[in-house]
Amino acid sequence: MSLKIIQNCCGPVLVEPIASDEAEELAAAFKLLADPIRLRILSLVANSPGGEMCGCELPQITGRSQPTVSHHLSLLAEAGLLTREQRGKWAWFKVERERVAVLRDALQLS
Amino acid sequence: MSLKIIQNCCGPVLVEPIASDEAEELAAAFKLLADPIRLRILSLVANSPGGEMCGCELPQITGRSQPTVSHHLSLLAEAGLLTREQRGKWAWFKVERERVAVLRDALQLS
DNA sequence: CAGTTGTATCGACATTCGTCAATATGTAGC
DNA sequence: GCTACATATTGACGAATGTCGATACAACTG
Repeated sequence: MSLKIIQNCCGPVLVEPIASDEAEELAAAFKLLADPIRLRILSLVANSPGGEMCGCELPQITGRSQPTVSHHLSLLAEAGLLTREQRGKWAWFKVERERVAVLRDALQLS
Repeated sequence: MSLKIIQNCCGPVLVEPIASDEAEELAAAFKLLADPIRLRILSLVANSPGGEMCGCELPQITGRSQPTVSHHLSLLAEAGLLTREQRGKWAWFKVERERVAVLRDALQLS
């Protein structure tokens, strides 16, 4: 799964024809949403009090090992869907809603 | 990649917490958008005159073999993102925009 | 300092995915 | 029937992905 920050690169797919390289970028972005654990992480963080969540809670909630959770968090943060803030030994995450909106807008209808 | 019709199953992920089984369904749906060829197919079909396209054009346009294109078309049709209509020996496809809207709405912000 | 705890990285593994060549199926016209 | 062409299916392959155990790093505490 490769990374790259999600930019405001792609118009609405169903309204204008998408170019090959734009399709590559968009597909890589949707690939991040194509995993149930990553979707749950996004949802859990977005719905946490203050809109942020400590990474330390996620292994237990998701039922995945700490390395697995760390891996998913890294992917989401690399893509800019999450922001990461270190507080002491804890890492806190927020959802970067504008980035999610880029993907939503790509699915806009005519 | 498993199939299943995309239903109106999942609320806005960033507004309400998503359950584990809902996350599985949504992730499977986004997996369909996580491939550049499938994204281009959706875009090409949606932007064709009359909103429909003959499958016979797609191997040349996408640069993939006929079996590969057929495979992707089957996945998109199984999920209900495309509808297929047989006309003589040609298969014509349309984008089922309501189904795409389900995915778009899942990314709705607060 | 040592000990504890949260996080990141590494290595390995099974599974899934996209792809094509070969082949089969279907549909039309002769 | 036979031929031609569009499409579907099969089988196989390499590559990518999600996962965890082991380990290393980082930040606080005593």
